[in-house]
Amino acid sequence: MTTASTGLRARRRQELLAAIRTAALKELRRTGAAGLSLRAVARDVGIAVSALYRYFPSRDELLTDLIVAAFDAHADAVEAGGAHDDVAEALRGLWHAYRAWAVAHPAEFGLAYGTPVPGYVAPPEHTVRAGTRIGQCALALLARAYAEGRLDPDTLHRRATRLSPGTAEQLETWSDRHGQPIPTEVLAVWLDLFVHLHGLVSMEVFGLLRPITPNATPYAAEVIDTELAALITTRRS
Amino acid sequence: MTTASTGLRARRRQELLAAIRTAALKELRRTGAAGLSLRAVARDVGIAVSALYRYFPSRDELLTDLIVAAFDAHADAVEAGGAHDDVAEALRGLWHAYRAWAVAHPAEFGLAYGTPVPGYVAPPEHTVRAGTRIGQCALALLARAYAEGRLDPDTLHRRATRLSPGTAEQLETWSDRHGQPIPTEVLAVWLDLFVHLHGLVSMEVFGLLRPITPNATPYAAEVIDTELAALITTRRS
DNA sequence: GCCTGTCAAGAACAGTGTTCTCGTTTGTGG
DNA sequence: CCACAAACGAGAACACTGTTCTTGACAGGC
Repeated sequence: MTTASTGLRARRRQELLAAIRTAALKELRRTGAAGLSLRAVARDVGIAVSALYRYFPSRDELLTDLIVAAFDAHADAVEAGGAHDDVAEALRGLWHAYRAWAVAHPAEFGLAYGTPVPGYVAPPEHTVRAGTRIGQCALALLARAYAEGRLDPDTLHRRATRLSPGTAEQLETWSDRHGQPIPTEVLAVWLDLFVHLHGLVSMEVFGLLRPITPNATPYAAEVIDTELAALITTRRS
Repeated sequence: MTTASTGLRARRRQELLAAIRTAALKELRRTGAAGLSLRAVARDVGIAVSALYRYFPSRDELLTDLIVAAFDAHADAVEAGGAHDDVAEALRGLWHAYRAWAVAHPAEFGLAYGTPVPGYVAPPEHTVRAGTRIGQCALALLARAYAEGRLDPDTLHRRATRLSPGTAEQLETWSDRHGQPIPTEVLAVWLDLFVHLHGLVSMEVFGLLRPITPNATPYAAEVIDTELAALITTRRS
């Protein structure tokens, strides 16, 4: 027998699956998640609607597939942007890549990070793995910066002062499950940074900044750099 | 003649319009914006689908109406929360009210601030007016705090240092159109605060914090208070 | 070689937004 | 007071959607 992965049947299947995914992505960009039509996807691929059901059991599963792909593409871009020897530069690159990918792929970003659908929560098997990649990458860099003694002690101390026991406990249980042991105030600072910068990016991509800042590029760059400059000493003493 | 606003016809119209709005809101909470069905709304109200079109020219216009209502309800709650003699307390109340309303009305919050629909942008006539109410309210409080000399000078100075000309220009044109004249660094600090806290709230409501912080309440309160404490002196000298 | 399981296509069903037409009801001017 | 006109709600119809079922055709293992 020809192996299952190289048989004529298997190859055609892979090709069609890829064609469906790209067509679905094109439709997503055009009409948004709510307007994504299986029939339009089938038309674009050149097959019947019912044939789609040999590849995805339902429209929701197709959307889940697109969500996972979006998370992974975003994480790939962010990890690539965070590849730098100097920790400060790595964090700068990471967050600029975070924003750049979101601005370049607004539909995918909105699908992954936007308004949740009441009835449907994407099954966590793949989504949380892909969704936490970015957080873990950023946390690893912050841990490295801490190990190198480059996190501003004042900021850490101020944050530790304001840390509530409820938050500390939840941060630690998450850290125990996903990462190396780190002082809780570093975790808190990490989450603060994440929330601020994700808020920045999502407001820009969702158009909430447009009435105030029609061109948000300089403001976004400024916020990222300011936030990191306040947290990390730019060169080691 | 009976006046147009008190006639039997006009009164019935107002009643039915209100019934439609509440039914649409109920449906929105149940199925989300994407799944909002005119037929379900009509069934709930007890009229035929086609009768809906005497009140809203299309489904999109109904959604726009809900968006405007959401913005206004949110702004009402926020303004009520920001009513306090002491500026620091007023800002605390404002932002806690901002979050509390969002957590209590996730569907409306998601509709107003969530993923935009590619094809459709809500017509700005009513939406921007309602959407900017909160920003103006927060800015007015910050201006008052500045006038009372209660904004931390170090924070302002640090922010002024990092202010890019592009951002400064856009902030000033917005300020010229919508508010009283204010130093640009105060505007920048205002926007920073807005972005950070809106990011916090939207991440919580959209479930993005759930993997890290299953119960985000203590963290959210902590971030709001920390952010404000760093910006405003708690009691006048 | 046949036989089984995989595959694509088409028809069909229930649901959707939207439009049109039809009597009925309400308000108003003569 | 009565007639005319506008507003109104109901129902049928159209094009579209996701999903399921049935019908043939074709690749792959014995």
